[in-house]
Amino acid sequence: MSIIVDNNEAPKSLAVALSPLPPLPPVAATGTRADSVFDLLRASIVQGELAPGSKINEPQLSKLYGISRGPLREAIRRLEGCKLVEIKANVGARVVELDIQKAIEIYEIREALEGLACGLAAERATASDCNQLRALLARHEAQIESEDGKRYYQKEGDLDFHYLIVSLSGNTRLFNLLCDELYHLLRLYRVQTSSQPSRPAQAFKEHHRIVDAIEERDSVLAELLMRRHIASAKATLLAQLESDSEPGLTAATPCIAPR
Amino acid sequence: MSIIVDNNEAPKSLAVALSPLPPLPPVAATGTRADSVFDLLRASIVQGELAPGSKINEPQLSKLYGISRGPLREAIRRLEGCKLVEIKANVGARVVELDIQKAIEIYEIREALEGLACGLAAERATASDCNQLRALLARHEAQIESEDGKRYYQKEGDLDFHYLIVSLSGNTRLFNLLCDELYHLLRLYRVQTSSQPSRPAQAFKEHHRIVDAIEERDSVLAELLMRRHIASAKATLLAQLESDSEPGLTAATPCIAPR
DNA sequence: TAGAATCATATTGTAGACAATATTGTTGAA
DNA sequence: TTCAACAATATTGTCTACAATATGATTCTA
Repeated sequence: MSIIVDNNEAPKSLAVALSPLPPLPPVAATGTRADSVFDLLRASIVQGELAPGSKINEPQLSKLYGISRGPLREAIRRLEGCKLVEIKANVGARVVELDIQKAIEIYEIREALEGLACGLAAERATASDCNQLRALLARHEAQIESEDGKRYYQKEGDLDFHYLIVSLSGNTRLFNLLCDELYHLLRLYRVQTSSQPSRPAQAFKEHHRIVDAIEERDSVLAELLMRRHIASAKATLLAQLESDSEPGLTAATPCIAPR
Repeated sequence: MSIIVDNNEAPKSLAVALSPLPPLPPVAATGTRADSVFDLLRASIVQGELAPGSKINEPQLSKLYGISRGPLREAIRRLEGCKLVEIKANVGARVVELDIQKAIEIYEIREALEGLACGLAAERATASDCNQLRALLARHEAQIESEDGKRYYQKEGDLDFHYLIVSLSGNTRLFNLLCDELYHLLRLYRVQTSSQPSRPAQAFKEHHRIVDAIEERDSVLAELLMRRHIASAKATLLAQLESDSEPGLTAATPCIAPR
């Protein structure tokens, strides 16, 4: 009841969801060159190798990857669909620029969609699914205690948790929307605001309460808790973005609020 | 506060939102051939000229549109991003097949996202925005009374109403997600279940209550009412799909309920 | 006759070359 | 010195041709 696969992308995303360590999948050895280059380019963007705002130079990249511009352009079109690049006619593609406004929009959407996913998961999760959730949380707890400084993995673990919940929703389209599009954008924000605090202890408590609600089949509560959880994450990210984006203004600076 | 434009697609979508009559936009005379053919292909699919499940034959279409396969393939990649076609490597693209399961998934997502949009609209809509909403409803009422049989336009009008609400949310990404992707898929369902009843009177009442909530800045109520409104539409569509998909079973047939 | 293997055909995937547009640098005049 | 017009360059958009794969028909064998 938990895992549904209907298109050729879902399997690799699901693999990511369940294996915590590799941050990005090596993925399909099969498939077309356009598909492979899409994966490589997406990884480059999400990991920050291709900086936000930087130009996508077709001749340069086609040489780098050893393919012609045809399949490369198809890959770029797919990236456009994921909102990772923006294409202007006769000018070309650029890696998407992240700003606070976009972060707000993304998190508003994420809150609604993951709230939905969590509510559905509460309606549909089996006992075995719940055990899987608990096991995942236990692994994270062990990780947090052992390597306290390594927040990065904890954060990847956090995404694992969300992957699993979304897959338990049973809604394949929702899974694809979140895991194939939105989460990659979130990774991009994480790279930009390097090594954020990520409030692991608080998040961990929230995760457990969410699983409680799912176990109790309380879909309304599960949705509510997940929405709050995302809202907290949003607040954390926004605080970080605002402090980063105004490096000249210290906290003591008396300034008129923007807008 | 209501209308935000940041990419090159938003303007035409917004134009559709505000001018009720043309069902699909003629769109960009400018732009690349790939963009133009994307619009044409999407229109063909959404209007049912390219039947669900039918094959996308590249040589054939490139002749039809008078372009080479390069830009055509880019257009097909964009359609894949909109979930209007499904591509298999070395096999090609097919127009997406609609079924009840997919309808359920889409409407679950739509309910969450339009609920979000409506709540945000309630927080952000100005008095002038509300007047616009009332004016739109008045036009629809006139249409319903004058040409009672022409449900099709009423239904397009219904989409107009939703377009406007979503644009009032102020969330550009949400607007694009709904108007550039989900609504086109909904049109496809409408074509499949030809001339559905569409309960215009009931929907009209619900629209007015939604606007009431927005005017009163009651975002919680606005979200709730919109979610219910979508849920009703979902139920109507599902009933239709189920009766269509089981032509051998009449209403009198005693059958075990699905699932 | 049924099934499997093989071959012919069609379609997709890719590469390379050319045309159209934008960008950059330079020159000239105010 | 600054701005505008122009030319040179680079990049994008497009087309044609070819290679690789899948599809379908045909033939051969049991």
